[in-house]
Amino acid sequence: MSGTTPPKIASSPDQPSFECVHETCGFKGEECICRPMHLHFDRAELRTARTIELNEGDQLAPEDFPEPVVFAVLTGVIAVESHLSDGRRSLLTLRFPGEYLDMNRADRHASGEVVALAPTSVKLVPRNVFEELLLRDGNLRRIYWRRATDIMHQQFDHSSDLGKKTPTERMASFIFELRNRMNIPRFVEEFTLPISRQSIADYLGLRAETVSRVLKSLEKEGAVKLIGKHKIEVLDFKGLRKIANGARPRLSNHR
Amino acid sequence: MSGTTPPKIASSPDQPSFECVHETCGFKGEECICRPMHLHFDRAELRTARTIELNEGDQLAPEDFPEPVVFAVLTGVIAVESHLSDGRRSLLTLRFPGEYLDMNRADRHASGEVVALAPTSVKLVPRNVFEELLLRDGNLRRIYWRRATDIMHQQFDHSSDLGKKTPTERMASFIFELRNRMNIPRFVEEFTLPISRQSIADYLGLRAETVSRVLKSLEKEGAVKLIGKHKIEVLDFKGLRKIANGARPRLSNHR
DNA sequence: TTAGAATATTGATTTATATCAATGTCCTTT
DNA sequence: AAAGGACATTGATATAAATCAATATTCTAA
Repeated sequence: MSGTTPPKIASSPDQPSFECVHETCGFKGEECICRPMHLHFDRAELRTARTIELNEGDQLAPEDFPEPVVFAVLTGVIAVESHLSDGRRSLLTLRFPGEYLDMNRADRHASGEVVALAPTSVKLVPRNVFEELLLRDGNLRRIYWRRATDIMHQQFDHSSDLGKKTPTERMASFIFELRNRMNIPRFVEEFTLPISRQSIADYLGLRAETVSRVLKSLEKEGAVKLIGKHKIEVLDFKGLRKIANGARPRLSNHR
Repeated sequence: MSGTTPPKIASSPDQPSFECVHETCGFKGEECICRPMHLHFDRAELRTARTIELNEGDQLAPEDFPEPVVFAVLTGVIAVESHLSDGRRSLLTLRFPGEYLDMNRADRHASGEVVALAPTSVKLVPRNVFEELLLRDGNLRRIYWRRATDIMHQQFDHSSDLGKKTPTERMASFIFELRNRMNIPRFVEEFTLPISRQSIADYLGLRAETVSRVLKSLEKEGAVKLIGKHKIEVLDFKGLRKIANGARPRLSNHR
């Protein structure tokens, strides 16, 4: 009882604190589909898991995954980035905390590099170790398979954004995508834009200038409010949703 | 020995004829990663599999998959199609013979409808039945998991096409994508464009007119030769590859 | 074989966004 | 607190692809 540092009461390692923000999941704790993937990595069978810290802009070194791996993002943001021969950059997919990413070995069959878009820590497990575990753990298997198809559908949605949506519609979609994937509860209007304008542009197939203009135009029509450069507040959910689903407002040059 | 109908010598049902066109797979027959997925469906455990025939333009009825399913494409072409509120159409992903598609139940979480872009037959298995089988068959599991990550990488590549490539570059990429996925051997220059200009456009995020013009421009520079409307021959693989990887030839209005 | 419809091509014009350029704001570091 | 650099915004202009419109080709069915 003496001394200045109180004893740290670690939450039970087998049951790290996690509360799902949804009401429709139907499962709790370890069985919830929403449980951050890295918590599933905290178990004896995966003791070989490595944690890697990255600064903004760092790319994961090929020697970090000479074999296929599964990443879990603990904090920050991860992207798969590709460059065309003349330097054009695309962000092919994003991963936020609690999400995972399957990657083949860095030197083969890879469509891009894994980079951090913010200070980030990831936990990394060889795929064959993870697959072994999946075979033995039916709960984890159910979660992983369900999330795998969800991710694919997410990718489909993103293709729809890129293929046929106007810049404004893409931005509106992206705001909802961010809120969903970062688990912002519906009643919380304000949240953080976790990546730069340039990265948003490279993810949405636009130029940074266009992202600026589109955000401003959404603000003008009262759909959102920009707070500094990294915070945004959704003022009109319904309106923004309509735009995201294709209410075709294009940018206009005259006034 | 009498009678007019000779006994049919069915090829062994466990070992339907299939020869991989690649030389680097390292596995043969049932173990080859390239083995058409529907052949894996021909086994006792999957006797509940349904085969469905679709005409061009048909969409798979929701009652065909009230529960999550895995499709295998036998012949034809399948797409996941989405429409924005004002009618803009996107083809989010394509599936060719031998490929499979995971879909959640038609009425939930789905980003689009499953439609046939040509006369098509698919074989369909409930996901839980398929997953059961995966648990028991290590070979199929290896193949399925590997193909799942390949498909994801394919989706990534497609995002790169849509996000940052010019129409000409997209078309060049698409030609290679087609050839790979339809298993056209490298020494075969001519092959069939299995879907309409409009569908190509909706897959590549372009207009049908643009697809026409881009094809013509590729023909002019000698990269390909169009034979009728549904055949195309690749004359300059290296040049076309360079374009696909970002050698930025844009369409030009003058001349 | 021809008629008609569907699909594809070609042409003219418009326009949304890229591009180029300058300015402004924020954030870090000293 | 000020300086410097990175990031973001704003403005002016050019242009590639969309759009609109017409024609041509291919396919289907009578």
